[in-house]
Amino acid sequence: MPTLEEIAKLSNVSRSTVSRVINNDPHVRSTTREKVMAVVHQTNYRPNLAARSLATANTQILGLVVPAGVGVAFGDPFFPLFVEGVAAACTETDHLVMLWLADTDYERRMIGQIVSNGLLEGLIVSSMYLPDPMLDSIINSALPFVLIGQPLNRPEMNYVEVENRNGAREIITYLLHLGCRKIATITGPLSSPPGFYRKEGYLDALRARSVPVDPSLIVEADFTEADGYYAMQRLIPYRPEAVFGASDMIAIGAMRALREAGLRVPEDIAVVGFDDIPAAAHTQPPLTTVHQPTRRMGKIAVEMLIDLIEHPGNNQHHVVLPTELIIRESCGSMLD
Amino acid sequence: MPTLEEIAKLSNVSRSTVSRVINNDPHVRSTTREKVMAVVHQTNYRPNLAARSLATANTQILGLVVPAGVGVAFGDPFFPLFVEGVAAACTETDHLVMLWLADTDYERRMIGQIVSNGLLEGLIVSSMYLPDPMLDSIINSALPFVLIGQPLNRPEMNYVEVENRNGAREIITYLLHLGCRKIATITGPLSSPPGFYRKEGYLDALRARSVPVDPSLIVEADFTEADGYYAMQRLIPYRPEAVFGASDMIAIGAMRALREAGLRVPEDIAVVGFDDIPAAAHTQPPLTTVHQPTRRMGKIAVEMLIDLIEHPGNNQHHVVLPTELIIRESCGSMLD
DNA sequence: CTGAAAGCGCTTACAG
DNA sequence: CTGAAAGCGCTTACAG
Repeated sequence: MPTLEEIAKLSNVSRSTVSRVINNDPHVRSTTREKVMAVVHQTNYRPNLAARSLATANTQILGLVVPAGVGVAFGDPFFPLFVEGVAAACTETDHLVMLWLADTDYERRMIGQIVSNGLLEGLIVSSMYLPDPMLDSIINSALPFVLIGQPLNRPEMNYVEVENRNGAREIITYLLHLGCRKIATITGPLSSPPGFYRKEGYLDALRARSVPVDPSLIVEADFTEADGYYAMQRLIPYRPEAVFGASDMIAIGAMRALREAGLRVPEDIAVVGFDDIPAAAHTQPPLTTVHQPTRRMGKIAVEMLIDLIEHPGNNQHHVVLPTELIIRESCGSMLD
Repeated sequence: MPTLEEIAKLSNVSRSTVSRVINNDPHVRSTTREKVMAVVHQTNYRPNLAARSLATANTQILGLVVPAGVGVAFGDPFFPLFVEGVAAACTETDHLVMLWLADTDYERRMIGQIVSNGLLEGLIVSSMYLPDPMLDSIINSALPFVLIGQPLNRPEMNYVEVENRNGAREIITYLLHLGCRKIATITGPLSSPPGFYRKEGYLDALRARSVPVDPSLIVEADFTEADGYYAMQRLIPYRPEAVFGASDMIAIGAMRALREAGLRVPEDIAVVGFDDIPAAAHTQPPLTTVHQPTRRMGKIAVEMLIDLIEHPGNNQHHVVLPTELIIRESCGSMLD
């Protein structure tokens, strides 16, 4: 690998001039620039990032911290889609991304790697299942960072989120519009932001139409197929006309319980979900759900972080991305 | 952020000594070591990685290049599992990982970022769908690298792979053992290593038992649900007793085609897959398949790469990981 | 066991 | 428009 010094020698100019050419400094005579660039190309010269970082205190490296196990969940492509968004935005903006999958086994060591890592200019952190000590270390590190998912008890952070509440409200309103009244919901963990806010959206919709809220139609679960299955079994005796799973995986589990109980979807009961994972289009019948722009969240997170790095004053960025109601066959249409 | 210099001043020793303490050089008096460590802890000192890299030409940073879209496929968790393996192994060995999702939109820019990135000590590259020019650039970069998936026409590379051929042979042998004779297969793309070798394993098993190979029972497809579906429709008229989908997604598509045709699995026809994605356990009936240790591939790739970096001579590493036959209900049991 | 000094490859005022 | 020089924060022979 040639160095600046060598390029300088080969092109009969100083290191300073080569540096200016490399960095597109306008104060270089164009003939000089061409002469240098010729050598640069011919030698396939690439500046050494470590040296540049040291000199400028500017690395263009962003860290990405995601809990391990996320997206490994059956059928849930959150992780790959989100990472795709982040990676594409970084490539586009000439940033580099360094990745950690937060794993409790390695928590301490990882925190050290992240926080002590002099190379990072900022951090994108998935807030779900993020251990609190880890978040605290990150806050203490004084690195700019943005959270994915609104943290429930720390409103002062910068985050990008999806319209959980509003998306849920919309899909329930749609069910009401179809004529359903007795609408059950299998919520996610109410300690998690999506669990909490999707339930709030459900309540919002019922209240807006003055439909009484029946606590026996609300059961809390994990965002898994298995939990959806068991929760639905508990719900069946109450004979709901429709059930809203707070995630597609929950809804898929619910459908399995209904199938086993001999109930038909959507004839006997409507089922809807949230997330719009690819599997949702392939259930029997295909699942009506709420689409969330996962890849876009990654892109926005990068943009927000870069802004934060470049303008350290601008805190409290909150971007909440809209969802989209995806109507398929699992909710039937009681209108016709 | 304090620097070495400051720690030296605060502990009344030279920079050299602080550096030795930080790097666990044994030639330091223990009282000196303790004195310095006290200051290090108290100031929360972290060495600047860029400076260290520049001085040592050693960064402990590994690059990971995966095609975009991989693992975003419905239900296929290859990407998250594999990345988990890589990330965990890196945290464990105190390496850092820099990620790129190869995307043809950004190919040129990305190659530059990767190859010119003076920080990287080596590269893990998923060979599937990797554009050839990208691979060539990587080879030219002279960076040590390991491929995930055996490249079809470049046997001289270092790679970690799964026993595609043997896994396929085993599952077909099992079907033969159950009494099936007329076994069809929906292969993956034969230009891809898994497509090619899984078909070879199918042929191996038939030949080993002297079962004639019937070309009309072999159809090529993409590794997708949709392709499995259409391929199965073409196969149905030949009335196979069993069908081997070269991926679980293919098998799932095949099952859908059979269901629509009114054929029962496994009573009328056995169906088996390959990969053991989480969805395979949830199909109706659950799918017999071949498990591949995806997470472990990530771990092994890291170990191989580190070895390559530390011992530049050792080339032509080939690790082929064993698969495991997972017997579920989709192949029935014609023995009882 | 410890320190002074050179060096890693870049950038950037400062002069001219 | 260009160059000489200092400096970024570390490591590592070389002396002692």
